[in-house]
Formats: sequence, C-alpha cells, structure tokens
Amino acid sequence: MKRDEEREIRDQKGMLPDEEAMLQNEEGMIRDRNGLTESQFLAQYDVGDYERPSVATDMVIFTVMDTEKDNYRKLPEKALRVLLIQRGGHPYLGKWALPGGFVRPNETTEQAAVRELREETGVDHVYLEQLYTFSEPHRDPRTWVMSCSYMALIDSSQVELQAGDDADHAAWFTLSYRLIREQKEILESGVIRSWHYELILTSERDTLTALVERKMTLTESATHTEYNILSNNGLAFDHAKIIGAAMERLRGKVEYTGIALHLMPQLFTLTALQQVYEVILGKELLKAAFRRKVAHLVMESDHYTENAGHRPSRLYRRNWEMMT
Amino acid sequence: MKRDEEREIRDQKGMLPDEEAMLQNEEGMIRDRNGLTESQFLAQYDVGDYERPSVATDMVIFTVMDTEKDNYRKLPEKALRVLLIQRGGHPYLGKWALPGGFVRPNETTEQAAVRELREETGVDHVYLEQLYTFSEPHRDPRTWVMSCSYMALIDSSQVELQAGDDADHAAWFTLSYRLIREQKEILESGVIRSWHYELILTSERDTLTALVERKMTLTESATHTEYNILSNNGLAFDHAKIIGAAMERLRGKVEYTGIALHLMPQLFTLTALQQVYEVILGKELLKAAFRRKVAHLVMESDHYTENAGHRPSRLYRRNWEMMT
DNA sequence: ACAATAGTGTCTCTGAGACAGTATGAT
DNA sequence: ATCATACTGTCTCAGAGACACTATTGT
Repeated sequence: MKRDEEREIRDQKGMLPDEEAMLQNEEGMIRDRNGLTESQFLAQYDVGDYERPSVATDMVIFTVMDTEKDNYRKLPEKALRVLLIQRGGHPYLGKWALPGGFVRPNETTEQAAVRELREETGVDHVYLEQLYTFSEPHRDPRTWVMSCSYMALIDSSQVELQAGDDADHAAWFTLSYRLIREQKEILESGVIRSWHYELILTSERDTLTALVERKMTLTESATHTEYNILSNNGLAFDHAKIIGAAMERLRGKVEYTGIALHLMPQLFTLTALQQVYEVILGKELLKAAFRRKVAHLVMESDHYTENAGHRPSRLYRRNWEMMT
Repeated sequence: MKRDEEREIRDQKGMLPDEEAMLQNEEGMIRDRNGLTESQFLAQYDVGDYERPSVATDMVIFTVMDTEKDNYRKLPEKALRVLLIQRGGHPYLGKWALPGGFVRPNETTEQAAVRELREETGVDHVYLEQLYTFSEPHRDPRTWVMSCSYMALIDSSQVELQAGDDADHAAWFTLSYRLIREQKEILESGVIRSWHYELILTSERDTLTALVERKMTLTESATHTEYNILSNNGLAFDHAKIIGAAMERLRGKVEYTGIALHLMPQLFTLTALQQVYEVILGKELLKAAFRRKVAHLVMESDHYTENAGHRPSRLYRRNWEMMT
C-alpha cells in the first residue's frame, strides 16, 4: 500500500523526464521511461489500494420568508432561513444537519449538490455557489469524510410551493448570526485577531445555538485563518462552521454584487429588497441611499402592490444584464 | 457495494427519528432504531467498499520578481511568477503542472498543501488560501481524482534564498492573464455572459499558452457559472483553469484587502508595492491616489534605498494590525 | 546640469450617509 | 383625517481620479 502511494505521488509531482525516454514520435505518442505511450500507460494503470476519503457535499440552502404581521397595515418583517434535517441515525442521532450526501462516481460535487437539492426541496434551477472544502480528518466520527460545501439561494415563492410536501424530518430554521466579540491580541511576533459569532437557529419546535470563532494569526511572513466551534447545541458534525462560512460569503457578496436578487420572486418591491439586504447584513440601511445603489440591478414594471393599507408600491423585476 | 452506499446516504441525510428508539438515558447514550448507543454504533461501523475518489491538492504559488533593468538609473520592472513542475511520467508526460500531491489520511487538505509547498520550495510560513475544489470525474485520465486547490503567496526575498537548490524539473514562469474578449448574448429566456482570458506563461526555456473561458448563464431563477479550457498548449490536466481561478481571486482581493503585502519583503518602497499592485491588476495606477489608499496598510521605517541613481526612497514595512 | 524617481497639494467628480419633505391608498 | 408606507430632493462628507508641482539623489 505504501508502495502504491509513493508511486502515485511521484507521478503527480512529475520527475525530470529522461531525455532519451521522451522520443516524441507523433502527437500523443511520447514514451515514458518504461517505453510506454500514454494510452499504454493508462491501460496498465492500477488504481492502487491506499486509503481514500469519502467526499460529501453539504448545502446551506437559504431563503427569505415573511414573518406574520402584527398589524393589518404594517409590513411583515423578513427572516433569513436555512433548511436543516434531523438525523435519524448515529452519529449525532437526533441532532440537526445540513442536507447533503456522498458524491458518486461520474458526477461532480456540484452535480451531487444539485441532486441533493432537488431530492430535498424539489427545487431545480437555483443559484448555487461552492463555498469551501472541509477536510479535518475526524470531522465525521465514522470514517474519513471530506465535505465540499455549497450555498444555494432560493426565491421565497418557489419555497412556498413545495413546503410541507417533504417529510417532517426537514425543517426551515430562522437564522441569526451575530458578531458578539472582536479581539486583537498583539504578541511580540505578530497579531492574533479573533471574532466570535453567535449562531442561533429557531424553528417552530427547536432552538439550536452555536458559538463559532474565526481566528486569524498574522506574523512576519506567516498568515493563517481558522474556524473553531466553541460551543454547539443541537447541530451535527461541524455544520456550525459551514453555516458560518456561508453567512460570511453571503454578507460579503451582498455588498458588492446583486446576489440578493436570487432570493427575490419575479416581482418585488424595493422595500422588500431592502429588507432582504437588511436581514442578511444584520443592520438597517437608509432608504434613499439604498434605492440609488440598487437602481441599476432592477427594472421597473407597471405593476403595483394592492390592498396594503397604505400607498401602493411599484413592483420591480431583476435586471440580469447588470449583474456581474 | 450498492447496499453500503445506500446505507451511508441514509445515515448522512438522517431519517425521522423513531420516537421510542430515542430513549435518552444519559448524555451520549441515545439509542438508534437498532438499540445501539453512539459508541456501540461506531464500534460496529463498517466503512464499506463503494467507490471513493482520490483527493489531491494543487497549489498556485505566486511570487513577484524583478526583471533586469534596461538602464542603470531606471527602476526594474516587476513580474508575477508561478512555480510549475515538468511531469516526468504519464499522463501529460513532459507537460508542466502545478505542484501538488495526494492528501494523506490524518491530514487536512491544507496540511497537504503546506507539506507540498515545503517539499517543493523549502518555504514554510506563507500566506495560504483555499481556492476551489475541482471535481470533474475525468479531469485526471488515470482515475477519479478531485483537486482541492490552494493559492500561496511568497515574498520575493524568501524565493531568492532557495532558488536553484531544487531540481531542474521545477521552474518559475512569468504569468500574463489578460481579458481578450467579453461577450453578452441575450436569449429570450435569459443572458449568457462570457469572458475569454489568455494565459501566457514564460520561463527561460518554455512558453505555455492557454485560453480559458468563464461563462455565466443567467436565466429566470437559474444561475450557473462554469470555466472551460478552450485551448491549451503545454499545461497538464485542468491546471489552466486553476491558474485562472487563482488569478481572479488574487485580483479580486488586491482591490479591497492588503493581500499583496504578502508578496513584499520586510522592507519595501511604496513604488515597489505599487508595481506589485499594477502587475497583479494588469493596469497602471495613479501614484498619489495609490499612496493614500495603502497608507494605513504600511508603517514608515527610518531606512531609505541607496545608490539608486536618483532620489532615495523611504522604506516601509507591513502594518499587520490594519489588515483584515 | 540632467535624468529619473520620490513625494505632495489640490481640484473635481462620484457615491454614500443623513435627513427632511412630499405623495398616496385603505380605513 | 389619519396611519403607514412610498418615494424624492438636497446637503454634506469621504474617497478616487487627474494632474501639476516640488524635492532629492548619482552621474
């Protein structure tokens, strides 16, 4: 086994090609030091039996939903939600996990994510973005499993359609991700910065909490960033980290791209869009400035909201041409 | 084999926990539907023999080097360089590949990258960032290999030290990555945008070229981005894509972080820093505006350049505290 | 003196922040 | 008329772009 692994690694790195071995007869007919052409080499190639990891995809599926309105004429508030699935087997039995599954041969991690998304939500064409690959050897207590994580954004109207048709083991959780501590420690050799985020997930029946740390070590010529789960109540595996990574990606991109439009239905008001921005960023924005900023991302429609208990609002649609 | 895979996937997704099976005696003593506690489950857990991919890391190691100066008093220009390794075995015998290797059990992909970096360059503490995981099933003709790619930034003075101590099969290539076509195609159902980048890598002996396309499909509720290699002359595997992804990450981050400082030695002039920005972004910047912009990322030192054939320049050092 | 780079001052333009003011439909 | 939201106008401030100007060395 060790022998195979070594050979693999040598092949991958590549050694100095032996000049006489590199007789290039025709295109694709170069021979290696054993006198084999590429097709001959591949025909005799043995995969070897050294250890390989399992690779899974885990998905953070975001959507935005209205909360109930207090007052017949007040606008409903928006909440950011993620889909979680309660585990029915060990490990982490009874805990909540991100939807995901193993990548199969002859598919990409992205195809696995699309497949999983369809199985779990019935939704098909959505915004999907690869986040990060988590590879701590013991992140899954069963065996060596890496997770290539994805973020999906679903427009809220699509969600209404399929809500409830899936089993009870899946539930939408309202998400709050808040910076609760920021620290800067100055050593003689460098700086350590850390941020603590409190993650709270609430469904109708459960509340899950976790504390995630982002830690950055900056020294002369070395720089390292790591995520740690400081406490975790109800989430399976390292999924608190993955949700944290997704929130940071989402927040980062909201500011300088039109990514939030993927969370909107076909027609929406600018106030609704602003609420989505606010719920993602976790802060209030000024109306006038917001409208100027998103003006080029949307197109006016001729439709208006009705029966709102106050002045009707113009409805807009996404302007894809302006999205990068 | 199929049976094992199914079980795996069921475990990962989690099924609705059977209420009576969830007798929670003590913390960690929950029993599953077979009456097993978590530790009992893990003790009897069988990994199964369904197919798993190999996982490798590939690294884009960037550094900046001076080119020769034309004139005794002119400043040398900077060039962005990446390290490539000539393959000594099939597949892609004789082609140039990114340094990389397989991830071993009990290490993370990042640790594999660090190990590989040290083996290949002797450098140890550097800026390292995960880029993207490439998983097209046939990206490696031998077998199913995913690549978790990383970008490393090495300060040019560290590189001078070890240059040449490694074998001839490794070489630094000057990199040029240029947008040569931008296209917007409007369909009735959406928009397809594409960007063609020309990648040129030159070493003292070789010139490699590739044409990489970034293609974004935006339709009502669906959004998809993909990279394609349109032509490729001299690079192994899908490494042209990986280099493209690295360049885009680097360019993106240069604009709003201090990432470029990782490419600088301990003491440097602001003009040198500006040249690094320019060579990464591929465009000229205005001096006054640039100096205002980076002012908070650097600290003055009391040292100056000497024997320059013109007015000496103040040397600065990195101000880590201001880097996010 | 001259070549070449180092470094500064300042005008303009743009875009975000702030806030006040006007508009409009449902009850 | 009132409530609640829709929408606009405009002042200010900060930062980027543009460009001109002064400063300082080695040869």
